[in-house]
Amino acid sequence: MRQSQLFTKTRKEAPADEVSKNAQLLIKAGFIHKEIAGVYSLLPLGLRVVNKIKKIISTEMEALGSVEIIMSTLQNKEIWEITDRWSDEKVDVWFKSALKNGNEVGFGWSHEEPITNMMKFHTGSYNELPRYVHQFQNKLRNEVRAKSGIMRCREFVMKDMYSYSVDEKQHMDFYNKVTESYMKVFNNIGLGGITYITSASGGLFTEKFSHEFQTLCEAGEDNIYVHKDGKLALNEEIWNDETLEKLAVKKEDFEFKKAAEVGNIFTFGTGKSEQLGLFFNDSEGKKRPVFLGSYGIGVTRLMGVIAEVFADEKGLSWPKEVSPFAVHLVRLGVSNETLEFADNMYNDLQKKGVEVLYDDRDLRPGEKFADSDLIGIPVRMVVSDKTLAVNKIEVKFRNKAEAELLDIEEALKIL
RNA sequence: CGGGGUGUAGUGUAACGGCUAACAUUCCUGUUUUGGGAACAGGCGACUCAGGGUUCGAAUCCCUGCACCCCGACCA
Repeated sequence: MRQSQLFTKTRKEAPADEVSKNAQLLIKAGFIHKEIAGVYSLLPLGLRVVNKIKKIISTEMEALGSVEIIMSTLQNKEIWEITDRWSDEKVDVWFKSALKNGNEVGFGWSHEEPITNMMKFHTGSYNELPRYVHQFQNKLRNEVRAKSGIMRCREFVMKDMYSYSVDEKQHMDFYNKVTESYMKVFNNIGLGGITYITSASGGLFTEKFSHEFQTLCEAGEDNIYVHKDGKLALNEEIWNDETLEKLAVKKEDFEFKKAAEVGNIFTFGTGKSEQLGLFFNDSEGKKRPVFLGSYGIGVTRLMGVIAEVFADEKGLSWPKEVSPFAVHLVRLGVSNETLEFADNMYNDLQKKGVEVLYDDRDLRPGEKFADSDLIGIPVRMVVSDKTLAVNKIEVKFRNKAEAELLDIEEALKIL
């Protein structure tokens, strides 16, 4: 993409009404636009990051045998009444509205009920199980207080997957596989090493237990205790002697950390199936309830966490896996030769399928460098009268201080 | 939902109850510039969140509402 076509503008100053680092930077760099408190639009750069994250997640979900769908945002009240989760006393994040005829509808804050209800029409036999489905959806939650920029929003993108198994054993096999897949996802997203699988208490309606995936992050809302072996972490909410005893671990081997919950997985059991009537016939023709699991990843929250974790005083710094572009091609100087060279390079890169943001704007170098640092694409390549004179390209990595002059061939090899 | 704070050009800030609401930046014009947010000159852009009140006079004081931020509670 030519930067001259990018309608978003970078700002020198952070908006006064944002305190969180992630929102300040993402707004300054033109990745998101705030609509109302806790509601942000995704601008071209932000959308590209979100799409990168989605792609990485999709790949792993598909490897698990899950298929993608999109459930509706407007939801049927009756389904939620069956499981007693329609009332505002039971679920306090509902956005609700009404049809012209007066019938109430809900805006999806979760899709557990509708998707499980939908599965009734497609599941009848043990031969048809297990089934795994996932979606990327805008979830709407009427949070009493949105906070921390895009970390705690009223509207946000979430990947949610649901598993439908014949029994607990089949479920647990999958649950464990998801755990591995999730770790792979966070590794592939660039958050490996600082993301822990964390034991936490089940939610109000879970029969069994849950695991959270927590990324160390000062802006996070969760407090966790990380074991020194790095493999075990406990959420503060279950941090007590009983838990430690059960796990046979010592208190002093843990370290307290602030973290952001980027994913969670739940074992639901058969309760919801029984309520909603999701049954199957087993090999003996007996009717049995389907065993459920639910698996979420906060997609837009991940963007916020990544922004927070890797940013420096100059701006954002994306891991290459989720960067909006692979390379930022910056043209300096005004000579026709340089212009032609940069244009050609841009076209070549595009032809090769390299995702390139081409700063073809006629601005002074300082401004271009500042923008480049702020946007945070991991590789910057500068083409100027100076580099052209020695037939080289200047390459600078966003997370390194020094730039280097490389032959054109060498530079292209990096990509 | 309890508590606190803030609302002034697109953005960031200023202005004692008193002149045409100022400065910087963005944006537009021109000239000169071109390796770390350039210089000069000129210009556009604000009924000071909304409504009411006090006052000779309100961005400024008071009331109500709304919006936004923060702390707490909540958080599948």
